[in-house]
Formats: sequence, structure tokens, C-alpha cells
Amino acid sequence: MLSSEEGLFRRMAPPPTQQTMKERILETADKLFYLQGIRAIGVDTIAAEVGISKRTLYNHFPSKDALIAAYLERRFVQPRPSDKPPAEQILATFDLLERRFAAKDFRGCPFVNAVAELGPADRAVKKIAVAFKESRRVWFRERLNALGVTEADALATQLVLLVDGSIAQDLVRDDPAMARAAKEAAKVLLRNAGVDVGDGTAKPVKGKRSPQ
Amino acid sequence: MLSSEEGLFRRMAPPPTQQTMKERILETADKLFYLQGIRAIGVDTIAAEVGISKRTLYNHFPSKDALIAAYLERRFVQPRPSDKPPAEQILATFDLLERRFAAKDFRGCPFVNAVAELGPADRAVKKIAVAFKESRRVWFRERLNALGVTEADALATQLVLLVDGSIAQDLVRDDPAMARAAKEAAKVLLRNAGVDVGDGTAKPVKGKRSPQ
DNA sequence: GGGTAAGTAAACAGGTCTGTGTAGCTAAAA
DNA sequence: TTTTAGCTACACAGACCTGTTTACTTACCC
Repeated sequence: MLSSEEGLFRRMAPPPTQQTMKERILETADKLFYLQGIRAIGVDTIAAEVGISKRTLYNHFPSKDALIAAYLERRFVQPRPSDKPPAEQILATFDLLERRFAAKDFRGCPFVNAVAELGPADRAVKKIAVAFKESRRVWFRERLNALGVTEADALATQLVLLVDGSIAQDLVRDDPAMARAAKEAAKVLLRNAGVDVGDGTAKPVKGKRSPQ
Repeated sequence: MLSSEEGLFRRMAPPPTQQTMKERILETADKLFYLQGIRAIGVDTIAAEVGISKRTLYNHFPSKDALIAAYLERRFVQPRPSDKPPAEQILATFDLLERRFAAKDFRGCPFVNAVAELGPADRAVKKIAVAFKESRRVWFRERLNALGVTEADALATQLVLLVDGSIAQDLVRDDPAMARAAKEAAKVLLRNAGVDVGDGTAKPVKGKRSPQ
């Protein structure tokens, strides 16, 4: 066997920074799954891109399904905590979205995409997608509660509709202006709930008239 | 050759209603593509479900890509014309959505799903998806113009965000209430633009006060 | 009756997919 | 120095994919 001939100088490659092998695999899987689709990418492709053998990949993840689950779990991160006022935090969400849309590697919401791609039969994927969506809704609700909005729960739902709507629209249109449109709509909804969104048109929470 | 032995009684099956073969294929492809995903369904599966040979399918569609394109084109239908007042038409959109969500065979927007599944490389799919989304936006804009809304274009965009947001949310959550939430948000946006949405709280278009 | 259009079944080509098996190499621990 | 954990390369099984080919059958029109 000549198998060592060219393998010799590639073994135990550069101590690849500090990352664990699992993390290296996940990072590559994330990039490929997200940009090209989960079904479109085979495990061979991932292994080749990481620069490892397929056997090694399967030593770290028992199946492609496990890798998919780990990919989505790794995407499930909470927004960074902020000490800005709640209303600003809420509106900043849409500014962040707009920056994301402008990046050319944005390809929609990985959770929605996974559910769309893998179908309703894949319960594991659906479960994590639901958890993610709910966590975002709760994030909005907490900030609305802090603002004293009475119907915080309903308004939080409406805000996530604007977020997901702009994501879906940007996915097909590649138009970051969708984020701005969502932000303007969000401002109207917030103002209507009595939140001061910084343009002096805050409407009172409970039928009270604002001064003049 | 014994090929006729069991084929004999299946030939030229029941004159299958009146539908053309192309339509029968498309109908089946639609059901399978939409419910299970485009990549998840092979042409063999479609042919078997229609009850025809694969050769026949390929005689009607030169490739799977052509079948996918025809599937999406067939999904691209305009809303039925209505003689109801424009504001009612707009709000009825969300009622229709809610009924769709409640049906257990609802699986999101076929255009968004196709783009998510097939990736940005598939220009043909992306093109028809963009055309569809824009047609819906224009539909809203026409009705807003009829209502004399000044910023009809911007508001139409905001309304499609609510539509697509509720579709995405329902896709992952299976919750028809998302359509109601979108409707409530739409009412606020319409009222804010001076449209009377039937609860006596219409706000004038241009700073004018409505009678008491 | 002869020709044609459109269907059938079934095999095949050539590719990809997930997942496993085998054998050998290397680095580090014992 | 020996053992062991973890890697590599590579072949393979078995399934499924798109699309083509072959040979045959049926219905219908002229």
C-alpha cells in the first residue's frame, strides 16, 4: 500500500488553532447547510471541506440527522444583552436585520428554512424551530412589559410577524429595504400601544389623550 | 415477452374524467412537491402516483426542472375578483389565511419554500417567486389607492410583511391564530393611514380630525 | 387494413447519497 | 517501549436519483 506516500505530510495537520474537532465540523456544516440547503449538502462534502475523512466525521456525529440537530442548536443563540431603553432595543432589532439582509451571505431564517426543507415529519427539527421562534417572541414581550404595554403578549406576536415577514421577503427579493419597512410598521404598532418611539407622537396606553 | 399478462387490464385506464395528462401529472406533482418538498420527491414517485410510466412523464415534461417550473407557475394564481369595498377585501385576506392555516395540508408559501430549498443558484425559481410576491404587493397597493391612502406603496409592503410573517410563523408553529394577529396589526396600520376599518376609529388621512 | 400517436413495462447508464468496514499511520500516555 | 486513541485513505453496500433506451401494445384515423 502506498497510502502513506502523500498522506505523510498531512497527518495530524496544524493544531487547527484551538478549536475542537467537533466545533470545526459544526462550523463547516453551518456554512454549507445554511448557504446551500441541508438536503443539498452531503456528508462527504462537509468532510472534504473540513479536510478530514468521512470516518472521523461519523466518529463525532452518529448520523447526518444528529449533525443537522447540532447545527440548529448552535444557531439558537440569545440576542446580546443591552442596557439601552427597551423601545430602542426593539427598534434596533430591525436595524440589525437590515444589516444582515445587506450581507450577501444572508439566506433567510435557518429554522424556517429547515422546516420548509425537511418537512413536517421531522419532529426534532420542528421542535427546535418552535422553541427558537417562541424565544424571540418572549424577548419582545419582556421589553414591552418593561414599557408598561398592556397587551404585551399580542403586540409581541405582531412584532415577530414583522420580523419573519421581512426575512421571507428578503429571502426572495434580496431587498434590505424590507427591514426598514418592517421597522416603520413596528413604530406604528408601538405608538398605537402608547410607546414613545422618539418622534413625539406617543399615544397613551389607555384612551387617555396625550398633551395636545 | 409476458409484459402484457397483467398489463392487459390496466391499459388506457378509465378516461380519467376529462383532464389532460399534463394536468394530471401537474396535479400530482403539486401535491407531492408542496407537502413533502421538491427535493424530497423523485420523478419515479410522481409517475407511480399518477399511475403512468416514467417515460410518459418525460414525454410531457423534458426534465424535472421543467416540472418544477410548471408547478410554480400553476401555483401563481390571482385572487378572485371581489366587489366588496377595498378595506374589506384587504382584511378578508387574513381571514382566508386563517382558514388556510387551519387546513392540515397547509405547508407555507410554495414560492418561499422553493427558494429556501433550491437555493439562490436556481434563477428560474427565484424569478417566479419574486414575480409572485410583487403581484401580491401590487394587489394591496391597488386597493389602498382606491381608498385614497397617500403612502399606498409603503403600506402595501408592510401588509405583505404581515402576510408572509404569519405564513412563516404558522409553518413552524401550526397556529392559525397567527393570521388573526396579523389581521389585528393590519387594522392598526390601516387605521393609522386613515382607513375606516369598521370599528369607528378611522383616523383621517392628512392630520384632519374625524368627527368626534 | 395500414399507419401513427401515445401509452406500457422494464432494464440500464451513470451519478449521488448515507453509513460501514478495513487496514495502516502517528502522537502521546503508560 | 508498548499500548492506545484518534486519525487517514479507500473500498464497499445498498439505496435512490435523473434521464434514456428498447420492445411492445393499444386506440384511432385514413
